[in-house]
Amino acid sequence: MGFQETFKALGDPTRREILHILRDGAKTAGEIGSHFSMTGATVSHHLSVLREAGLITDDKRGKYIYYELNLSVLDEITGWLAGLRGGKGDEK
Amino acid sequence: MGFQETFKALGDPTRREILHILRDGAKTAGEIGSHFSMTGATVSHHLSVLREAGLITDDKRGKYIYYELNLSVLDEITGWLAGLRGGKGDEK
DNA sequence: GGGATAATTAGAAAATTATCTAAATATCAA
DNA sequence: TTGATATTTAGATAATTTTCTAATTATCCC
Repeated sequence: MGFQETFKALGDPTRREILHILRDGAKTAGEIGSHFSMTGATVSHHLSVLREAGLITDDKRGKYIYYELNLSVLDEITGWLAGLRGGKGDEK
Repeated sequence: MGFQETFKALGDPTRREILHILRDGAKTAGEIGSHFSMTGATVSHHLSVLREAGLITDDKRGKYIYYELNLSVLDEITGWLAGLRGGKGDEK
């Protein structure tokens, strides 16, 4: 996890849409996949990229795996973007 | 220009560093390039990706091209990220 | 146990991207 | 005009990424 993986994860439209789908609460891989026309394997891949980037967490319950947004990593990204504004300063 | 190009542009570490370098004001392509070990042609390519993404603007003055951050596009990105928080709502 | 369902992993093909070298364009200055 | 400097564009190659199909793992239920 780190900026690199997170920014890269956000660079794909399918992954951004997944995050949007998770906006209002946890969903299973299957529910998420039903929003797309690609195969479940491909969706699973995107979910793993998002998980490795720290943008979502997974929670296995029986046959299902529930995915949920992890907002704290979004804070870091937002913070980085905000840091671009500072101006002349030399803050990290 | 649109989210896709902008997020993708932010997904590369060299490009994020360029934005960071431009934090405290406009710089020429050469000044920017001197921070990296890659060729000027490669830096030029990254600058054009950033420009097409709306993240920087260019201003040619004589022999030099000055690049400068465009903060308004960063606002759009930050806004999109913020929209992920809303919760149960169905707002765009 | 055996079959059905949910999801992932493995491996490969196709598309995209980052980088390089070489060549081109534009400007400045003698 | 000629040469030097700043930067981009063109074309090629290597690396990465997206997506697929097929196979695997895990769980549930009869």
